[in-house]
Amino acid sequence: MAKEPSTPDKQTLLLLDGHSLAYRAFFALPVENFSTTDGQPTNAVYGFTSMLINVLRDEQPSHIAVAFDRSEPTFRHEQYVEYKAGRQKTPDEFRSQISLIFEVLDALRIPRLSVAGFEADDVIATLAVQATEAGMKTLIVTGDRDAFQLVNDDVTILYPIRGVSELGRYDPAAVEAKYGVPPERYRELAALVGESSDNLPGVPGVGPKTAAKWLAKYGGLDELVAHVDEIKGKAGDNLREHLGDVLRNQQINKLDCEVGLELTPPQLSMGQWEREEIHALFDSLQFRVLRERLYASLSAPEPEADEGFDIDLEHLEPGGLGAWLDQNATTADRIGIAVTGSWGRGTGELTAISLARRGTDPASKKGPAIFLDPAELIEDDERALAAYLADPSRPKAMHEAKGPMLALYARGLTLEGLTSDTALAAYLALPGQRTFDLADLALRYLHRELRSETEDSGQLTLDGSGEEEAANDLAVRARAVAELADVFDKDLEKRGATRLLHEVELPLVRVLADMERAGIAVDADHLAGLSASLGGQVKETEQLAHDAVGHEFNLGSPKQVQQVLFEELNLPKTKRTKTGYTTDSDALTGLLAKDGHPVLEHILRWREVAKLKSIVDSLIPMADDAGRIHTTFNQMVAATGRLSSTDPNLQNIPIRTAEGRQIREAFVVGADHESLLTADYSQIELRIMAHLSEDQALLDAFSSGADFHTITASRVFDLPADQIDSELRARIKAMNYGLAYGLSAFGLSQQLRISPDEARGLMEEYFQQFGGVRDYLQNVVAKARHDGYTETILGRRRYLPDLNSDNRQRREMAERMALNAPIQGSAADIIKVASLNVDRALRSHGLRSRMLLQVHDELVFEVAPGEHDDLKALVSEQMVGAYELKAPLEVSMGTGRTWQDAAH
DNA sequence: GCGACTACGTA
DNA sequence: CGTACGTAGTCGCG
Repeated sequence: MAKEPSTPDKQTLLLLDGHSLAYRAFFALPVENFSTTDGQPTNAVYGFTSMLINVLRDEQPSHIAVAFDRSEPTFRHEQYVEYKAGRQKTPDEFRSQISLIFEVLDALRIPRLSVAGFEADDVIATLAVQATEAGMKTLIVTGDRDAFQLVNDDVTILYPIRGVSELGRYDPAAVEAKYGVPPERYRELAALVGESSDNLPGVPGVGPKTAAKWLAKYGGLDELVAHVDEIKGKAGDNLREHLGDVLRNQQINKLDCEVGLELTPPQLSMGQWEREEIHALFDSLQFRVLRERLYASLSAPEPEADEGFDIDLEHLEPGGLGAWLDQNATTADRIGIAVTGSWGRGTGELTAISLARRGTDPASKKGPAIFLDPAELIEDDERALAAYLADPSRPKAMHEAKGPMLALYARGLTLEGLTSDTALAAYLALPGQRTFDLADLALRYLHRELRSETEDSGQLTLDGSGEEEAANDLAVRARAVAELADVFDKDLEKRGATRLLHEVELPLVRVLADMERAGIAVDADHLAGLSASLGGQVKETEQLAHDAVGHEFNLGSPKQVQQVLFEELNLPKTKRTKTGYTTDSDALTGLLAKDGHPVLEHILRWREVAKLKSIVDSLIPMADDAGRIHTTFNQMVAATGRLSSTDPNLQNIPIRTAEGRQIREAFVVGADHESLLTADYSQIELRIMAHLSEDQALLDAFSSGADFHTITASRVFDLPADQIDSELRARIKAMNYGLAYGLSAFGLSQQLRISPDEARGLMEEYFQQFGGVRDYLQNVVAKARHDGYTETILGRRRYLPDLNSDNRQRREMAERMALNAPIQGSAADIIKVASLNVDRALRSHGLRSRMLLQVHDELVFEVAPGEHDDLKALVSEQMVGAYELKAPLEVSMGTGRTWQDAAH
């Protein structure tokens, strides 16, 4: 049993559960995107192969096997006839792919195993035990949680977290962290909780939390059973009642480690595969990207040695920070800063900070770096750090700086001199992406892994504490940020986005942080009152709806509503959705006009009050001790350049209905201030459309000063303005706005409930008057198709490759995005500039009023005592002057105690 | 516990 | 078959 002397590391056996992984892949990947041209579905085989390639690349196993279930009944069925009963038959599209997976494995010379009467899990369990005995490490990749019972110091599970790309690593500590029990007790926990997919019911109402609590308290299932009479409450009753099920589950979910196998772990070595064979197979499966990945990961397995970051992580003596900063963080050297900690809701906490940069010696890639624990700084160092961070003349780069900025504020530190935020830079380069992971960007733009060069050179880092490693990791991130910032400076220069980054997005970070930090005050009593009254109405309306149909049903379930309306009451069918017929308010309102069944009114009413109540109830626990709610503004999610607001979203607080506006009354002026002030742009998007299209008639309509929609309507209908009734005005208003969204005649007809022909006529009339608009809209799409992107007034791009798609639906979608992006995006540019200018003016005038919210075309302020008139003038001036449009910007403002009172 | 789906709030 | 978001609830999941 001697180990190979030449390999210091233990050999690793990789075991995969073929069926469970293939099944995962089958449901994770849409089959319509993964089929060969002759109709053979390949989503399962693709996903499985993709996972296999990834894990081969990442784990470099010495031995490997894939286990499969068999169709014959297993010993578990003998113990429990209902085992896995009630399962849906596996879809044909899935079964046809299993043999393809066999082909892939055979071509890769990977052994596959299955044994009649046993599940893949049992085969894996047996091999894992044998591998341990043979002195090997085992890695199990499976989507079946039963395998967690096998985890120990030598056996690790890789469990798909989501989709087919991410695997979670479960060693004993990870299992315990996730489930609250050590792996050897996992079976007991699973027995209590049950497994519905195996038709093994557990104790009703008992989830992993409760089960783990019990097991911890009594030390195991046997002891729990012995003390079963002591468990109180409903859960205890349920446990006693279902004890039999639990004990049966525990029997069934035990994996058999003594399955008779023809091969032993040492015989499962990886064979040499033939390129030609793989080519032929992948040709037939029509895999392209996967083939490249396979060759990339398996032909050149070891990453090149110079692919990390070469950092010189200096250990500073107390009091040494000032000197290090003077030497390394000069006005000429941009430093990358990375921090750890937590942040959100307008505040945060800092646990570590690292500074790093490139070295000055051009011959060496090594660069200086330091790691600081802010809690352990002596006063001198703290002062040196504060002075450095607050110094605008010493350039800095961070990745997603806003959160850390809040955490720094919380320690009394201010951050100035940020000349790059690499996440923001990436957002401007790739605005369609939703996340900007530093490791991904390092790989993509620097072609390097987020790790240090020196890390694996010695045993130094393996001292167990992990501190050294954490310091190193953070320093690597800081260094990567510094280098990425340089790369993005050049990249954005090429894209014409340099000024957008440096003059808009970057300075906006601090402004947003200040708004988040300030928060907005709410009237808790008012919210509580609303919740109560809405709650009463929800109940009443629910009762009315139930009475109207003669039985109870869940109004919150579209499925049950469909059942009631279309099957029981036989109301006319509405527009189809993926899963049935829509019950949205448009459709129900239409039905109400046709049929008038009373339940329709109750459903609509219930939806309305239930929605409002859920908004109110979500706000109540958001208030901090000072009674203020702090949202988080996201600067990098909206593809058009808008901000978004989360946790809570304060950009979608109701306003349309009177009841909705009551919620706005809950947002109030806070202590030490005299009122709220709101300022919003009038028709900013239409003004931008007029500006960009240079349509003289549209520009004239704005400069006339009269009501814009009435004026345009009077032109379209060739009537004097005083003969434009609300109906005509509404039609043109819908058109005015719809155009900026890529509205079609059909869509317009739907919205106005007129015939498509009428709608087409209306559009014709409109373009007769405003031909410049049509020319502009056509031109925007044509240019975007040619360039590959659209652009806003400040040069913010949106890339739209689908404009050249063969798929009509995708192409037309991209066309509408192309129409809208310059308009919505330019409006976003303008209010960002306005926010910055207002902020700057507030500071330079020494006002204590502050900006609290941005809602796309509106800014909300809290007015400090005595500053109302000054503030109003200042805000108006800065907002109107933010950008010079050919249809000049107009702003309307209002003041009041509440957000609602400040409406105008 | 999580993702898909539906519905709905805002600009 | 009108853009951009975020949230909440239900349902089904091997």
